[in-house]
Amino acid sequence: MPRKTTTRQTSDGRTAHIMAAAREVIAEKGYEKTLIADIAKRAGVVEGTIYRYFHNKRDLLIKVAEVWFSEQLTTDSQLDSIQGVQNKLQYLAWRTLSIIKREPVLSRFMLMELRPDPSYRATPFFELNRRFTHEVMEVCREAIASGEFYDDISPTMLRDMLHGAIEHRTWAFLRGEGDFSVDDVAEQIAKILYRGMALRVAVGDSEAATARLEAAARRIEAALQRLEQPGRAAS
Amino acid sequence: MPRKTTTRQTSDGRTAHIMAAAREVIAEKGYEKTLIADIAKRAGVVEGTIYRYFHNKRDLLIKVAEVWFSEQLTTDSQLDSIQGVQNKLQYLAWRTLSIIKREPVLSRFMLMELRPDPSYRATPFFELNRRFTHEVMEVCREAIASGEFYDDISPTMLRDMLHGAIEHRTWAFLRGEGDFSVDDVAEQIAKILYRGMALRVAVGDSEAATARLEAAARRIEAALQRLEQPGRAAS
DNA sequence: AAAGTTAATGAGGTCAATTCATGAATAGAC
DNA sequence: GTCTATTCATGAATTGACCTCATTAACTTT
Repeated sequence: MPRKTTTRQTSDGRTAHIMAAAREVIAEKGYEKTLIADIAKRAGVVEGTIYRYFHNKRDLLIKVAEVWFSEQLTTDSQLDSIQGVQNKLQYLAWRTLSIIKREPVLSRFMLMELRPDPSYRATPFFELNRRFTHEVMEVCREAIASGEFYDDISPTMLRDMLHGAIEHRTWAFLRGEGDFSVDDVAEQIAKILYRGMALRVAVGDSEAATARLEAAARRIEAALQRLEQPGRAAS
Repeated sequence: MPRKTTTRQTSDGRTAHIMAAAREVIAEKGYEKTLIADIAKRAGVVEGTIYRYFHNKRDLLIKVAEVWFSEQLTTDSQLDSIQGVQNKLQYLAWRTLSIIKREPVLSRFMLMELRPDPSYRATPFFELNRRFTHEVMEVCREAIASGEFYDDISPTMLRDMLHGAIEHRTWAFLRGEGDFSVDDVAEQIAKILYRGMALRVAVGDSEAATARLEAAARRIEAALQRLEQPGRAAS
């Protein structure tokens, strides 16, 4: 029974080769439906070969996702160049939302397979994610220290609100049902968190208040005009 | 080869019997590690019997979880008896947190197995959950209509923030790692959401007048919006 | 070129879900 | 009471996926 002849490769080369094949299959079928048999076929090797390089299926998937995920983090954080606490929060929300929008398959695996796992803290994702969520906490911590924020809510809670809101908001999208606007969601989350945490600007605010009143007046007048002239378009 | 003799049961009786056994096994081992073989042994039937009453393993687990989950919702909502928007939000957060605390195994299955599934919307959970999340939205919608809340954030977003924050906050607990205080988390979430949405009540003399004007403008705009969109029920 | 080393194979093992032909218990008709 | 039809329950067999391992083939070293 003749054996199929193959060219032998170095350990690193074969590893990368298999991971590339795995990534293609995952991107096509999603994590749940990815089979070792499919990956082996795509890589042009036999199933057993994969187990020379990866401890088990889960190990392979995690390693693939790790590379994939860290690619998303290559862009250096522009956080320092952004002025204002609300803008910083908005940027951080925007960045996470962008990744979810760009890589739904990966995000889904991350959120539903990796994070619930009891050994999550041992995966590289825990650390990668920690870097992300820590930035939110840092921004909040500084705002509290400077007196811009109340000090009765912990930065941990604020981190959970920001990222929790993002996840809850994007579940339908990750199931392949709906869509969402990265910009709008980021703006709304940052706005509500900021307003909820910022000490009221007590004095010297009358100019801003006047501006808000004038804007409100224009909106009211516009609305009244629409009411008086039927055949309206929804605003 | 003599067959084991068994007493035959009615369809409903056997169904309930198997589900009770399944629930016991699940409670002991968690969803991931629950085997059909274990359930069959516990129920005193053979594996094949289970497939007479349930289409497949997933179907059985879902049906068990459905009963389990709806038991959590039997207590009538005390929402109407609670005064104040912030207190209402706090109560709704508290109620969800209580369920997670009381039923971590169930919650985990719900959050990590059911919800990510593409067919989630077809499960009874979607509807059950909808009832829950709708209450948050209703509270917010009323607060916006009455002028107590800003109208620049959608009730949908507020719902996502409240429930998203809860989930993010309780992941570690669901993994069996940490713990959390139902009361504290509920209080903090409600506080930040309320402060983030409530129109400011200024304190100074001339500023008090401005604040009242602004609040009045908001109420007018909200009223106009209701006039323009007669589809919504005004309450 | 012989011996040693390690990559790759592919046939099988395992484990859990699922199916199905067969047998047994009950209900209804006479 | 017996006979027959129907439905319930069985457990052996199948499937499908992950994973193991003895064997073979390709390189490397001496």
